[in-house]
Amino acid sequence: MTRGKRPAMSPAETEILRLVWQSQEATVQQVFDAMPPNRKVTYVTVATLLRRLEEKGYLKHHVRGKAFVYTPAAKKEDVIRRTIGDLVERLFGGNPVPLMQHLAQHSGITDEDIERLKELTKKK
Amino acid sequence: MTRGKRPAMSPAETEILRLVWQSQEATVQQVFDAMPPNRKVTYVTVATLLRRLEEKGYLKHHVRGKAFVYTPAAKKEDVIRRTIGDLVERLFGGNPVPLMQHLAQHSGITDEDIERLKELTKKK
DNA sequence: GCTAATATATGACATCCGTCATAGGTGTCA
DNA sequence: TGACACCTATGACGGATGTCATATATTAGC
Repeated sequence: MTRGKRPAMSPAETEILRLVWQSQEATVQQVFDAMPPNRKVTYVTVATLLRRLEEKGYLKHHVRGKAFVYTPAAKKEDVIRRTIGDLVERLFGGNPVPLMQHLAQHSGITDEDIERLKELTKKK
Repeated sequence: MTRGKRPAMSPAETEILRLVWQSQEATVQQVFDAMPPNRKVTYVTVATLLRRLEEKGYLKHHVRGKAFVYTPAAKKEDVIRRTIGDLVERLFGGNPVPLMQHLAQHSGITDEDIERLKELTKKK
């Protein structure tokens, strides 16, 4: 299942895909409405991005009423793993530790967050 | 100093920039030699990427002998922050915690790594 | 059945990306 | 000083990206 070789998604596409994930499913209109207000794109642009995401295998759609309803066609987990893996590869040569360090220092990550993280690695 | 508005770097450029960072400074030849063996690009392609990185403000160069020596023109720290910030924005809507979780579960992050991370946030 | 409203499809366009062949400059050394 | 080896510059090319105007289809009421 869930294809192994999907063309990489572009930054703009990534943003759109996230919004679909967020709602489990969404029409063009819903994604358009969910866009951050500072992000100025037209309805048509959103529709194009959704269509391209479907062409690339990240989404599928069915028709409801007169609208397309888009739903994920790939495991979110897999897509995220690939995306982050690519970044770590290019930016840190494959070593994830510097990324962790960066997050620990520059993001609003709290001590409790990290404590919880420790649980996660334990479970693994 | 260190410009605030640099055009985003592409994936291929990111990879090259990392190699320059790694050596503090590097000629085209050195970067070319440092490329992973599985990555098949020509010397000329590497040169083009370095030139574009300079045009975008990430690198500068001076001449030594008959070769260009490229050095960073922007703070690595800033570039990394921006790159990761962009990714977190697009993929997680700005919340870094899911990224941490992902790393904790799917990368070779060890318990000790996380312990060390805790020190870091403390220091902060 | 028409029409207004609402959707998607088409396709266009300027840029950017990844990649390289080839032209042109320059230092080296016999 | 001339030929060679080694560099960078130029520019080209197909394909991806971001963005949208406009054309076309469908639906819901009147």
